[in-house]
Amino acid sequence: MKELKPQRLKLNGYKATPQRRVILDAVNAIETHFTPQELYAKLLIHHPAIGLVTVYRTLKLLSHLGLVCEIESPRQAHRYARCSSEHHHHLVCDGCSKVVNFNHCQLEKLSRELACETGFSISGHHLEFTGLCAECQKTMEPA
Amino acid sequence: MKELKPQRLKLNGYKATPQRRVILDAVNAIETHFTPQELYAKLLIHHPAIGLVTVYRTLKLLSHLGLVCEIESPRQAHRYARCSSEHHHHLVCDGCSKVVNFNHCQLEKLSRELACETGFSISGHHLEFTGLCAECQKTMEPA
DNA sequence: TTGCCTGCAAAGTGTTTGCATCTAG
DNA sequence: CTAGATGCAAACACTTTGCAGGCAA
Repeated sequence: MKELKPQRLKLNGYKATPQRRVILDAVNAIETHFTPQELYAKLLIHHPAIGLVTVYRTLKLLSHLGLVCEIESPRQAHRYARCSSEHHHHLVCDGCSKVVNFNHCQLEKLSRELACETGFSISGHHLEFTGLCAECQKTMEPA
Repeated sequence: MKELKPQRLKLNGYKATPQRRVILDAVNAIETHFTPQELYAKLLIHHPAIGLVTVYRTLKLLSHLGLVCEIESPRQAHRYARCSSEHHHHLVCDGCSKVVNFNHCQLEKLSRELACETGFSISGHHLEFTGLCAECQKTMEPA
């Protein structure tokens, strides 16, 4: 997956502060999705001076720049992940919160039909499947 | 849309208290979707003694009984609505928060494909379109 | 009578904001 | 230098929980 570099910040007129570099590095090192709090916990190990607020603010900034994407889960903390840049959706495990991406969503047609029927001008959609991943299914099996 | 009656509570072993009756009546009277807080505000007008906590608890109960459905919106208060009982999804206006239902979602095929590819046992999905409703589009037009 | 229900207050969770200080450019 | 960034504490929005008293069945 592509690396996020501090230059991307400068290009957009934002300062490349040490905190932001640290956060970018950490995001690059994480292969999975994570919550702001989880990322903060990891950062604390080597950078005890960093603030949770800065993590929130930086993730929001990166999300705004399109460098990370936000996975909005109702009832839970939002999760972030490096952006695969292409349009995609998520499959979330109810057991371990593992997230799998998929990108063949065929909603354009449905979107057009709905716009036509309802008069809405549709700008986006949110699709998420939930269930149990293969490992969690095993765990659930009778012992 | 179908009416919710207090008997449904008794049938399920729950007490039909005055508060629950009041909440059922209010839910019956609302045609749209609402947040717990909005419902609470309406109730206060004629039933100043009712507690917000009871509204939360009762909505959760009704949702558990399948009498109302919960519309989970990330970043906002969850909304509730009388259940149309059939599987459906929502179209939410970014301008006025109006919610429109639609029920022809063709995700079963996609769901099966994903289960096959990923090993997940898929139990549910959440689909929501966002955009601007016809009225809000007018409002946005240059004056 | 009794176990479920209520309402208050308080706690909890996740996130944002005000503000004084600091620092990248 | 100076606008923007940081970190703390406090505020915030929404929801849940502990508990003493209350009421439907």
